Amino acid sequence: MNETKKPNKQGRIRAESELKIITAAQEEFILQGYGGATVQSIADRSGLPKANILYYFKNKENIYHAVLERTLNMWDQAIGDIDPEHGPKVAIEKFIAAKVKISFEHPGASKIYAMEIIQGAQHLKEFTRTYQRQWVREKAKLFQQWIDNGEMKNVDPVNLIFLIWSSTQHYADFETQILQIMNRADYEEDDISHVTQFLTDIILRGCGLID
Amino acid sequence: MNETKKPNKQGRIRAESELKIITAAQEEFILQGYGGATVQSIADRSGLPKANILYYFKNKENIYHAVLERTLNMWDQAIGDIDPEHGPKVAIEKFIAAKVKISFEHPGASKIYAMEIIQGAQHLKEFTRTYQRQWVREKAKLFQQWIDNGEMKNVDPVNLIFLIWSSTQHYADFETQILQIMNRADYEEDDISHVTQFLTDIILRGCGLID
DNA sequence: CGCCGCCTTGACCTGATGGTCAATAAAAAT
DNA sequence: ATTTTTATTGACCATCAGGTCAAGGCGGCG
Repeated sequence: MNETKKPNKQGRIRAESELKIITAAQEEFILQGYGGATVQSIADRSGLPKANILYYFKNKENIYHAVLERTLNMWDQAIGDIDPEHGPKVAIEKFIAAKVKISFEHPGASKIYAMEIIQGAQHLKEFTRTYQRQWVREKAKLFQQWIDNGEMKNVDPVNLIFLIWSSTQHYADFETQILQIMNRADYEEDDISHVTQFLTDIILRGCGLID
Repeated sequence: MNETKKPNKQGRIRAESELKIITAAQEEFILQGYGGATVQSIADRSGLPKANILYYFKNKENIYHAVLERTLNMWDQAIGDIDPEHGPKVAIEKFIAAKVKISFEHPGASKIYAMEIIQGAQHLKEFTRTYQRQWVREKAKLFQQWIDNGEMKNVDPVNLIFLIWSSTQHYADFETQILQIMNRADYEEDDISHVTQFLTDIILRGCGLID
C-alpha cells in the first residue's frame, strides 16, 4: 500500500482549491469547449488568479484530465452494476432509474463526456476500448442468457444497452433543447420520475417484459 | 435584365471554394470544437491559403454559421414531415428509418448539432425556440389524437419524440464509442437496416403498435 | 518566537491566432 | 482588346493565450 501518497489532512487547502478549479473548469469546458476555454476564464470563474490555477495544475490539459477523471468516477460510483439477481425486468428498471437520476442531477458530467466522445474520444480511447467494452460485453451476455431462457423477447442486447444509454443521457446533454421545446426554464422534481416512468414503460414493453 | 438579384449568385468558383471550406471546417469544428479549430487548420484541411478563406468568409464565426446552416438545411430536407396518412405505425416506422439513415450517412451533421446544443445552443436559440418547438408541438398533437382514438397506447408524445430523436442520433454522435465497443473500424451497410429494425421493433412494441 | 515548506500572485515572455492589406493574377463583361 | 470585376496570396499586425518566475505571504510546528 502507499502510505506517503495520501496527503488527506495535510493538504486541505490544496483539496479545496482543486475542487474549486475543477468545478469552474467543468462549466467552462462545457460552455466553451476545451479549445475555447482559457485558463484565464477558468481562473475568473473560480475566483482565483491565473497563476494560482497553474500552481495546482501543471497545464490546461491537466485540468481537463482531472475533470474527466472526476466524471468517470462519479459515473462508476452512481451506476454501479446491473443486478442480475431479480431477472431482466428489475435489472432494466434499476438501470434506467439510475441513469435518469444522474442525467438530471449531474448533467455537466454527461455533457463533458458526450463532447469528449463526439470529438473522437482522444483522451478516453483507452477507457472505452478496455473498461467499457468489457462492461457492455458482460451485460450483453447476461441479457442473452435471459433471452435464451425465454425470460424476455429476443432483442439485440448490445443495441438495447445503447438504447437505454442514449435515451437517458439525452435529458442531460440536450437539456437546453428540451427546456426550450417545453418552454420551461428548468427541470423540476417531477420530471425525473415522469421520465423514468416513461422510459421504463416503453422499453420494458418493447422487451416483452410487460404486456 | 440581370435577374441575379441576389448578390450571392456569383460564379461557380465561389461555390466550389465555399463548399471546400465548409466541408473542411465541419471536420475541423467536430475534431477541435469551435474554439479549438483555427482558421489556419481549416485552410490546411481545405488546401487553400488562409487569406483565401477569409476572402470568402468574413471571419471564423461566419464559417461556423455556414456550417450550421448547411446542417439544418440537410436535416430539414432529409427528415421532411411525419406523414399522418397511414396511422401511427407507419408514421413512426418512417420517422425512425429516416433518422437512422441520416445518422449513418451524415454523422458529421449530427455531431455539429449535438455539440452546439450541449454548449447551450448559443447560435441556435432562435431556431430551437421557434421552428423546433413548433414542429414538436405539431407532431405531439398528432400522436395525441391517435392515442385518443385508441390507435396506440397512452404514451407521452413529447417524450416519445425525444426517445426517437436520441436513440437514432446516438449512432452518429457516439460513433466512436460504439465502434470501439463493438471492436470495429467502421459501420457497414447492414448496420443501418439492423439498427432500424431493432429500434422500430422495440419502440413500436413499446407503443402497443405490434403484438 | 522563528523557521520551513506550502500558497499566492503580478509581471513577464513567447508563440500562435484572428484578421487586414495591397499587389497581382485570372475571369468576365464590354 | 480593353476594361472591370472577382480570385489568390504573402506579408504584416495587434492581441491574446499558455506557461514561467521570483518575490513575498501564511500556517503550523518545535
